[in-house]
Amino acid sequence: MTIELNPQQKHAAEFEDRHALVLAGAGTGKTRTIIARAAYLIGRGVSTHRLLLLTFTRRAAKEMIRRLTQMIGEADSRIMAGTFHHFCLYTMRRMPKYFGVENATVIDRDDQVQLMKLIRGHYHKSTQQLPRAAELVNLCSYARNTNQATADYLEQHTEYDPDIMEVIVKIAQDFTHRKQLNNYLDYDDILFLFAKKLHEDPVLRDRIRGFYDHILVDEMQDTNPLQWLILDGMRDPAKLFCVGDDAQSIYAFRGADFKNVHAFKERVPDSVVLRLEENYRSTQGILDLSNWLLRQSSIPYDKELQAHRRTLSKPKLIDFDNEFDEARWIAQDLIERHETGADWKDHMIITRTGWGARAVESLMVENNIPYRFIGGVSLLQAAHVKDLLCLIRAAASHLDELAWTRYLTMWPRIGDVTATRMIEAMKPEPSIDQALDVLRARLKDRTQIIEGVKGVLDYWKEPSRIIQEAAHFLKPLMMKRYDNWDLRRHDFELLGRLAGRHRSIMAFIETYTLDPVTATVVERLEQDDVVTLTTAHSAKGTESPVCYIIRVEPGVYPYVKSMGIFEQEEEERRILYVAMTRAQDELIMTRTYQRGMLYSAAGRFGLQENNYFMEDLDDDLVDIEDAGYGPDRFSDYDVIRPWNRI
DNA sequence: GAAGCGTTATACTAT
DNA sequence: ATAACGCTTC
Repeated sequence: MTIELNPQQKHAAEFEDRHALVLAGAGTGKTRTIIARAAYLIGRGVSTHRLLLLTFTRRAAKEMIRRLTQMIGEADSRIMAGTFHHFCLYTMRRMPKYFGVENATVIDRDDQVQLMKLIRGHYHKSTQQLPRAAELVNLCSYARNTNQATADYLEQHTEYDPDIMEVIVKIAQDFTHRKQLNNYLDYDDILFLFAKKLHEDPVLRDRIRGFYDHILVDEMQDTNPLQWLILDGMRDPAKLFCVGDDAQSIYAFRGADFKNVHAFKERVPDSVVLRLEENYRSTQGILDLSNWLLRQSSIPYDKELQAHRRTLSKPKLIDFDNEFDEARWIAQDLIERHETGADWKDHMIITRTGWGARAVESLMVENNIPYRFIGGVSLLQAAHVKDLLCLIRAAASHLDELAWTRYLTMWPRIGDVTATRMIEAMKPEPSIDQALDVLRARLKDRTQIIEGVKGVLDYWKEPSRIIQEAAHFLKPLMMKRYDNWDLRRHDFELLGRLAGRHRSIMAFIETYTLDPVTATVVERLEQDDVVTLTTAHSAKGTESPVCYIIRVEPGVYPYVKSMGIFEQEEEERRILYVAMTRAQDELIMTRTYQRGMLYSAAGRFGLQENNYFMEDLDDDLVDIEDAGYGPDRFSDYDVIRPWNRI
């Protein structure tokens, strides 16, 4: 089976002998071209294990591999495809002599924040007005990903008092140190460590450069300086084939730098820039509006998407009195479409923030519309799942202080202080067994606490059994802790099934730490025909025949917090652009004019800027409807909030 | 001194 | 839902 390509796509897919940057606008067949290139190279005799495919999410990697398999058969299973984080960790694990990270535990954002809290508490006594732990993690993470010293970053890009800056720098050092002591790797460490060794050790660099002939990179505009260092260190003789679109860059907040796109030609000698310009996804009406949005920017994107399709289908913008009317209308519209033969799965609802969709979610539940939420709280972040995983992690290593703190403090009469003391006492011990002996001496008659850990270790080789055992063991504690235990316990069945697919329990935990699965009630039932509810960020790279963008209103586009900061406001514009360009046949935007919390938040920030993106709309571009539904009925609905989604 | 309880405030995007 | 905080109990 071959793939049909237009001349530009074909030229890109079959490009030879040089590095290439492919500038591909939304819907121009970016994924198709990458797959076609992989197939072309394989057809030309390049061995599958000499190809490296770097994507933005694992979901995207899986999708590409699936489509490639359709084309060329099973041979592709040996292609290394995944995120930068995945690839780096995989490679480091396979080269223990150079990296020494075999026993490291990968920690997620929650764990980072948890650890940061411990450190912050230490400084908080003497210094007032320190940023909160989550913000401190953001600062450290951003500096790392942009490869700057924390002090430089703070001075150039923030406005903290000099004495606060000094403390933050110290905290950042402590944070790094504390991670090393615990043998933790966070997302940033994975990239940093790999990039560092790659550039420091010429022998290692030569070995890694010898691994691949072609490196294909998706979503180049969202790569950060650290990721650039990795690509730069791995090229030659390997050829880079990077695909991206500066108009879709929406991850500057975590260090993405579109210099990686703009400066490609200067940075990579003997490279060419190719373009894909014809849009196959959307109707011209949808593209006219998207083009208009970009033209309002003072940044020259130099981009006018042209539809290959003939139909116009003008986008709609519908006004409501409040978010419940908005949600009720969407639910009703979905039901009508479904009744007249449309599939649920052909509908996507795009939200700027996870909790901006709360009313929509309530109405979906109320109307029994099957849906899945992408981009929210993941299964592994739910409190009860964390409890269980921490018991398992505690059994895996007596040095994992976050896991031990959580496990120990679940028990009555053990709080932070007691737990910390016990953990300190275990630290010098060489093995988990000896550490447990130390613990036993301190716990005296409360041997149950140790039995739990032993119980897990007894079944160490059977991932799904461990989950069962741990869940059974923790049941009495959790029943006391959570009043909705009956709802929560079902997650452990799912968890057990997922774990059963992995070689080892720790491999399972690691996989889902790097690639969080969001699971809503429906997804757990593993249905296929469901409406997708997603954040604009998670929608990148996907498409849907019918797209609803909700809360397209002042304070959301641009988001209040970005107001007054040029680069951030422009990123917000691109977020809306990404959302609009997901639509294939119909684009329906909705907004509410209640002076909701977000809008009034703008006032609280003291910002009165008139910078709403959908102001001054041309009648030719959008049909605006007023669907005022009368008095609000807020109290009629149970509001689903982001945190009780699970 | 530490644990535990009730009260209050809280909010973006994510590998 | 959960963190932070102050207050009471062990």
